[in-house]
Amino acid sequence: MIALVDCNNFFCSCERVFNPALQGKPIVVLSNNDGCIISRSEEAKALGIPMGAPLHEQHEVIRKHDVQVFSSNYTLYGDMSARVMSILREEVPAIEVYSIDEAFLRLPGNFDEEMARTLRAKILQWTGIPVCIGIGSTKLLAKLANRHAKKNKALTGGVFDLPRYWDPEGILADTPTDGLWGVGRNLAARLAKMGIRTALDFQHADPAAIRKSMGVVGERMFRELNGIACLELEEMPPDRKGVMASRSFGSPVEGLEELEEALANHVARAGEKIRRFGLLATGMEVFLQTNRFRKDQAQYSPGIGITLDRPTNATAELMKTANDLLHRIYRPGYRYKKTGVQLTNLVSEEGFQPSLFDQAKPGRIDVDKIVDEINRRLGDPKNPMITRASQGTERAGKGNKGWKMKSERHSPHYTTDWNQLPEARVDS
DNA sequence: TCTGGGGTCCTAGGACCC
DNA sequence: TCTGGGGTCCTAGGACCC
Repeated sequence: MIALVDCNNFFCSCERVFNPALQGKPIVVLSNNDGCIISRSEEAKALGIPMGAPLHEQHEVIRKHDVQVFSSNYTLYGDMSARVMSILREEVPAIEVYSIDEAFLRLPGNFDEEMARTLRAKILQWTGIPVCIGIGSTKLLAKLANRHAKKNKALTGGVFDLPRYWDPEGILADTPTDGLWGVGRNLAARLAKMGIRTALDFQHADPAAIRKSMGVVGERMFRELNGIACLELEEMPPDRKGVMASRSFGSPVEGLEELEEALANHVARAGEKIRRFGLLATGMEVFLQTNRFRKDQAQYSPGIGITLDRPTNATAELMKTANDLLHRIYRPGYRYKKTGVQLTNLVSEEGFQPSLFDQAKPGRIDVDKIVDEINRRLGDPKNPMITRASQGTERAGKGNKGWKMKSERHSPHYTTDWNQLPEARVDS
């Protein structure tokens, strides 16, 4: 069994922990730049303030009902999140931190609804954050159970155990397809065309038809919905693939210099981030965007991506490249609303040993150096275990631009990463 | 006039290889 | 007018999530 623990109105709840006077009052938290409402307390939801609403559209309601408005404070939220997660970690054998306010738990066999309620109370008592817990046999069903727990909080008390409920099909029938994890507006529309409107319809649909119209994603959901687990619990967060930094301008920008300045800022932030993770970027993308909401104005949203000359996380180097890219896509005469940079194809800094492939002639690696290293590792230089090796030729396939780590995988016997030299192979 | 900022995965199609 | 059959890799774009 899997449980999904989800913090209620997380950002608002965090603000309340540090200001209890806000209890029972309508509050909202804003996106970066204070543009949109991204978290609402129950009271704010009751006032009809929609998720993601532009702040300027809600001024009326906010004034009228004295809604308290907060800029977001991610440092605070990150800290509160860590507290919640550490409690969860001590309660169950395995947890996957899915987002800042959600975690999947692998439940021990004896875990029942009562224990879930106890856990919920504990989190509330220790952190001040209310959560909902949904239990299901797969991640998708746990999500669905959680949704039900949250939607019917008065009835469920914030905990819902789908498999042990007397009428699970009734719950599925009450869940529209776009309430399913992974089904958004577009897929819901596609499903509706096939006559599939609820989770129950989906569960009983023809898998071949699902596969045809929604690909493997749809088929996975179909199986998960039928209790066949396709989505593993990911205890270790996978390596980050890219890091982006972007911002909207308060008012549109036309000049190159202002864009350069903004971009330099973004590059600095992105660079900082990858250094913190111990990563190097091997690629970069820079983009510009005009105001997409202004249909009356000329639109131009260019982007350009390149492979870097060498992996780096040095700000100066990144900035030079970013600036170069900016100049390539910049056109005067537009009112730019947003710009950003993405550092792509990140590789680990630690153990990143470019020397062999980079120093050696293209298509060739330095076997002597490998032999030396092996003998050094084996510990007796006077009596080397290995004196020679047959020359290995790296297949210099297309796309091998010197630094692309991928192509090295073709030749595992001659890996350049000492830590990955297989010991058994050394002996032979 | 204002209307976020991050991410991931999948697919189709083109370039290129043998 | 006909003009193969396999692959791989990369990119753009779409869809989704929080």
